[in-house]
Amino acid sequence: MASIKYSRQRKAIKDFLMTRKDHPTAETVYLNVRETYPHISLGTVYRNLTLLSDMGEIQRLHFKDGLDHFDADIRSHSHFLCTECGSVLDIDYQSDDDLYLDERVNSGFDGRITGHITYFQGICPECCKTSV
Amino acid sequence: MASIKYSRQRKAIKDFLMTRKDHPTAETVYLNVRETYPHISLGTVYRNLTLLSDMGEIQRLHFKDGLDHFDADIRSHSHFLCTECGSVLDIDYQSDDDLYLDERVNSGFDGRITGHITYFQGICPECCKTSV
DNA sequence: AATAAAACAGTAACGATTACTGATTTTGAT
DNA sequence: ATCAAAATCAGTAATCGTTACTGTTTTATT
Repeated sequence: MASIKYSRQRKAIKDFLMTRKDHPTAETVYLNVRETYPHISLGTVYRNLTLLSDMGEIQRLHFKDGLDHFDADIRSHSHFLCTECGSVLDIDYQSDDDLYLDERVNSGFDGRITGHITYFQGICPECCKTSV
Repeated sequence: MASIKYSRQRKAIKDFLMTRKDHPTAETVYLNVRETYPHISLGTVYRNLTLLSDMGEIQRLHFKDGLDHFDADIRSHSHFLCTECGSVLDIDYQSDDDLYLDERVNSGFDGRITGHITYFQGICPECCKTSV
């Protein structure tokens, strides 16, 4: 049996991610976990983020900023990127359109479609307020 | 007036992109344009790809491989990424779902949604054939 | 043709991520 | 609880895509 040893550091990384809804980058994870484990290495953060996402415990996301973002919420959901402040928000919309989108699109496609992800962009609620 | 001088190199880059439907990376553009302009610099390729996309003449895309891909087709359309071979294909599906998606999702969202892009993934037609 | 601005080639620098190394921690069995 | 093997760690060096810099060449205009 492949024995995966769950270190304190890995747990701290996962725990931190679960407290955040804004999909932090590896750098942000590092800076925050370091408050609990001052000696944690940036390499450890990267390795564990990769490990956790390979195991399916977290999601790795790619935004336009070119950085990898991480999300402890592994349910399928969409994301919104604010073009003003760069913040990322979850978009939870339930619709049949989305549920059956893969099948519908697959009917006109020779390959096999197994999933999709939709990225929205615009101005976030916060920025809408400030920029009157 | 901002006088933009259209160099042979920039034209070659745009022309090459227009012949391709598979959204090449900067590296691929470089290797191909170099066959016509053996002394072209990789920096020139990057600078012009950025310039062209800033001018709206081409599209810059971000895929899961972490690389930037470029597309001379600036119409709004979706993309498909093959998880097997990594190739990228266009997905042209016209539907009211997609047309009015922004408005529908915006109705349950405090900010302003100005657009979205959907990435599909799965097995491409080619890989479906070979991996019987 | 002469000129100034823009673009170039070549190279160095940058930043995010990954790989390496020897020390430490975790796990499961004694 | 103790111990050894395997996994993980901290720290650092290396990698790789991309951007910035510098001095030269091309472009468009007079």
